[in-house]
Amino acid sequence: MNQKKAPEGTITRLFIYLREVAELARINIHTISSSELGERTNLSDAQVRKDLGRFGQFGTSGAGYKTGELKVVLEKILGKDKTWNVAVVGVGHLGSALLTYPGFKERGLNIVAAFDADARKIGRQVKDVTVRPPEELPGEIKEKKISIAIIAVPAKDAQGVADELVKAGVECILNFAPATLMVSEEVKVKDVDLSRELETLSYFLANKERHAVHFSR
Amino acid sequence: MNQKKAPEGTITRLFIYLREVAELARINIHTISSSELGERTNLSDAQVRKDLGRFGQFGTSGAGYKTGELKVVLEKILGKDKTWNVAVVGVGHLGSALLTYPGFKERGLNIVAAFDADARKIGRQVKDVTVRPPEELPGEIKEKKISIAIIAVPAKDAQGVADELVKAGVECILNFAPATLMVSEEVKVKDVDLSRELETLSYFLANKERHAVHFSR
DNA sequence: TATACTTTGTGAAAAATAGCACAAACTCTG
DNA sequence: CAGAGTTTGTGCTATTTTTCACAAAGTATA
Repeated sequence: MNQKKAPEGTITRLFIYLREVAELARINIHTISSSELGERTNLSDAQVRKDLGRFGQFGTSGAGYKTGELKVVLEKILGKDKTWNVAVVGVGHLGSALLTYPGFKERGLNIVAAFDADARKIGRQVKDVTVRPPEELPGEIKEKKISIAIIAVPAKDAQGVADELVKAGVECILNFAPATLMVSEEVKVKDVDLSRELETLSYFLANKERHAVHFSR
Repeated sequence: MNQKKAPEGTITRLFIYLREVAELARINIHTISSSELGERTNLSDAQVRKDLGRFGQFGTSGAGYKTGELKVVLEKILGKDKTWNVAVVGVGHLGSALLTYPGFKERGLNIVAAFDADARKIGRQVKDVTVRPPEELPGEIKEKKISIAIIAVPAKDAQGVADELVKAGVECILNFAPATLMVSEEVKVKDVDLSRELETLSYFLANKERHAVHFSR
């Protein structure tokens, strides 16, 4: 499974291909061409082949890819044989939703701890984790070997939480707080700003004419 | 405010700059240089200047940008003077979290309708909207002039919901379902797959050695 | 007001990403 | 099993995005 630093875009698309071939395999479609896979994922056939080509040769000329095989290969490439322990910090509406999100566990992502500073929430049971106070964060992270954390606290608290998490040994952070986190280089941060996603759409709306009338200066 | 089709990356970063200068203005820091702004947002100074330069000349050589001014300019560029009506389809844990998300309203995004197919949820009041059955979707979309919809239903139902939404006149969709939506070209779809975000991080973890030892083969 | 320093705005270079296009490999049909 | 038709894998080209780097424009100080 050799490769050298695939771009993040490729990785994202591999997950999309995997989703698709898994479904195809499930409904007993045994083979698919790059162009069909591209159609189903709104990507070009060349893109599909380039992305896959980066990791090896999995297809058959004149026939395409075997869905079952490709599924296995993609799972291997994407490290889906492994599982990871995840912590959620901040058990508000969003944090709770994440704790109960069904998609995680079935993909090898086990949420095994939850923290909140609000005394009223501590001790509360959500799914199969108990909400714990911030003081217990370092211990829990180490003890439960948690390498990924989700930050779902207000923006003003996000940097402090991030510092705590990094100090405790977390290696990746999925950050839902609308704030830029400053962390050491080795720690990978991924931002998801729900407001911004919507705002970007609203920008598109506000400028729709411009796109349509494409001679606007 | 002239421009020609700014790349989505630029728009995303403009929102980040706006967040930062708004905060700076609030705490009475009146001026900031591109390099400082870059540091605070983990971007390069050149990037900051290029992004802004696309829309005009807002800075002063030797001094930088006035936070107050830049805030106003960015708000104008990003269309934050306008407001939009939004619908949420699917009132599960995630949908509920979105309905109660505080960030939207203050950014001109008003959630004015919610739909769910589950009879037990219909009529339920969340924040200031009432959950309605799917049959009422087309009417509500038109009546309330809803141009943005959020899909937060299971993957298998997403395409059907998208079809309904588009037929009813929605122009943008924020899709939380792990499915590729096929919609007409004029409709803008943005995907947010929470599992995939986490999975991407897990990929990074699984391949960390490779990154570190950067002569892998 | 002159001099030393900063910082912008932007062409031009570099890097990253995507798309083209076609030989080679394989399938399928009669 | 030959010939027609598909589809892959990939070098090459095009495009997009980022970074460099520097003249021009401003600030600050004495």
